[in-house]
Amino acid sequence: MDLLTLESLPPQLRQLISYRELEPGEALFQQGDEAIAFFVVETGRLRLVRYSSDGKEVTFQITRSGESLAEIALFSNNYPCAAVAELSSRVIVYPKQPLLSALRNYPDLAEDFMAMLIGKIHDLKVRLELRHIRAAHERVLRYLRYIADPSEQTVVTFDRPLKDIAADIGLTPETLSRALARLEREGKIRRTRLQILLQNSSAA
Amino acid sequence: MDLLTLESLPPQLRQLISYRELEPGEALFQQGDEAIAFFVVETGRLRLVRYSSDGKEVTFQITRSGESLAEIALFSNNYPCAAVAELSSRVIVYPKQPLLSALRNYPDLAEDFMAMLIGKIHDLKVRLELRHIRAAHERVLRYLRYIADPSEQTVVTFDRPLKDIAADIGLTPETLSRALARLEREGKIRRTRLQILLQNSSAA
DNA sequence: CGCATAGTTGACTACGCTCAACCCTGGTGG
DNA sequence: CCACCAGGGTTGAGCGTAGTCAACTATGCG
Repeated sequence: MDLLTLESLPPQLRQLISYRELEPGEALFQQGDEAIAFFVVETGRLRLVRYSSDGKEVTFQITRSGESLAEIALFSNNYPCAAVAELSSRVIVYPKQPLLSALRNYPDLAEDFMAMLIGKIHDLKVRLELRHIRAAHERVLRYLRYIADPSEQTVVTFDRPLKDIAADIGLTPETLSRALARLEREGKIRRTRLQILLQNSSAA
Repeated sequence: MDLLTLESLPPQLRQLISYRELEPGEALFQQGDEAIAFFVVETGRLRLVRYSSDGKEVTFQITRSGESLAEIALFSNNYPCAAVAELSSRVIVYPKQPLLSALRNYPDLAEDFMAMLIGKIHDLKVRLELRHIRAAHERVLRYLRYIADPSEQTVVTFDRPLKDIAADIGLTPETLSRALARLEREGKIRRTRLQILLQNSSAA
């Protein structure tokens, strides 16, 4: 959903981008490193972690394929967190200065970029809104409706383990499992192997 | 932090912006309204609420003076939520189409705008990260350190009721109160009337 | 001098987390 | 072809902690 569409990428910039392959556990950059590029994950998954003053590490964000990371690098001198590959990953590297000037010179690119940023803001807001719902089963139901909504479908198909979904919405796998079971008991959803069918969900 | 600096606003656009005064409780726009403008709160405070299919209302975001709202309007046809003034407020209205063309034509403006969006993303990420901390007192401590950090200060002064702070970080006022009391008992903070002093917080 | 609102404290409840056991599936190798 | 194994998923029992409801205090304002 927050893909940087490369269609509008001007040829000059296209020559400047490069790729980087990462092994699991390998770092793309460290907290405090000079910010020299902006990235988009092509395949794999990266974890952004922040080391706080007391040395504890906090996961800032998980970035999956198609998503961007370190946008802040464009207007900041250093990375505020470290990025580490969780799986073998391949990321597209957009060098900071060339990207900035491309954004200045190619309004189409800038517009796509802004649209992407705004989509990301919306997505973050939705995820934050989700966290306000205490009851696990209601949170899950709203989440399901949210991801079903754009597609106008009432069927949700997961492409990753439920435990990942659980982490995404701030629940443990056990609680998610119980919530889904409860929703099914209450007739709100129906489950087949990998899919979830929303019932009577007069979607907004 | 996510102010749209108006310095770079070209004269043509400057003529097109207007202002709107809102009484407490008055709506700036309703959910589903055609998206015709993007806004910045000059004074006051607005609440963005979303009405879900089951009629329950969910606060999407609180927008305070200096902050922008409804960026999504620029690339979307309708507002996904309603905006209601909590206090007497004055908002700057940037009509959508003129702003879009200004962003295309004035790279400085576009750059400022992008920087603002990226700052907003960062802020949202931080707030989401906060929610992952279960223990109330630890969440509060991290929150305090976060808002103290930029100013290099170890003193935090609140300009709004604690109950608002509590809602912001996803706690009830009672729990926040207890968390602050506990932090004080443990010597992590010191409280005066309106200020909180962080102790030994070797700030990052 | 009340009144409204914010903040604090207490008692109780509820629900999500933790730990643990168990089931089920898919893959591997004998 | 079956035995085994690993991982995800489910289910159960118990605990901890944030929410809820309520009472009380403090503050600011008419």
